[in-house]
Amino acid sequence: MPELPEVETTRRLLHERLAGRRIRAVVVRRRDLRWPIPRTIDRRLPGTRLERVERRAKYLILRTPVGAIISHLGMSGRWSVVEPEAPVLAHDHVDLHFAGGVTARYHDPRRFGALLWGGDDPGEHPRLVGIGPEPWGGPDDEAIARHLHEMARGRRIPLRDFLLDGRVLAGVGNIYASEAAHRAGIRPTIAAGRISGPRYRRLAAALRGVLDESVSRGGTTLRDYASPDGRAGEFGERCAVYGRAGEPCDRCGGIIVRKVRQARSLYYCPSCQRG
DNA sequence: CAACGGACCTGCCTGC
DNA sequence: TGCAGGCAGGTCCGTT
Repeated sequence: MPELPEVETTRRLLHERLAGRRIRAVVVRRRDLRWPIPRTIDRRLPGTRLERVERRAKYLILRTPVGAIISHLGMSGRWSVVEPEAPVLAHDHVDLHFAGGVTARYHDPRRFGALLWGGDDPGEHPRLVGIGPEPWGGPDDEAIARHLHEMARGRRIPLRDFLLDGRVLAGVGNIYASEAAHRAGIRPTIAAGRISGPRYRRLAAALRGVLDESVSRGGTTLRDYASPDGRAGEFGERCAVYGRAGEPCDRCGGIIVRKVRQARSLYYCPSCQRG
């Protein structure tokens, strides 16, 4: 469900609404997410203050003076800002109640998401160590392109799968891997190691471009994404290939195809994405 | 080391 | 209406 733009949209909203507020209480209704929610979170946070909300890849980092929460949304996770008395629905697993009558609520039907304890140096948490550079809001296109070209040397992994590898790039998901490959005119099934430097340059610009447009619109909606203020994202209407199998390509009129690799759909236009 | 398949879990949509 | 099957935006882990 959430890709980098959705996580970034969530980060902004949580930061704007909650940074600087004191945490009154932490309520954990269900602890068994992807990993159990550590009790350190409910033990140590009450009484402290949320300083700021940051993002690394698709992880949200909620910093406080006593340590950070690291949160991942998995496939179906969502943070929303609600009134403390808002009725608790199924899958509302965690509430962070803040002074001033606002509550951050974590909801996650599939429970692939996570709340982890990041301590004083969340960047050193095992889940964050080794993540690649940020394709949006990080190094410039040229540096990303060189990095990709370098990492791809000798590798036969299909481009789509290469882009999804978090050690290669931070936070690129299935939608944007397909979208960026289309924008760059590269077939997502070809071996990463066979793509030239100039084409990686185009790909880096394409990635930044699609992510940038999506972030500026508040994220993608395919089915159920909602940002913390309850608005749906708007990028879904603008996907060029993702979810559009059988439809004509806007750029060349070719018919978009869907393939399945690693049990995950991949979309491209066979006529304008060659090689 | 690289590549791949399976695992985690629930909900929603389609077709019979 | 009910039910089975396929599908979903993400990662991690074990096996070849």
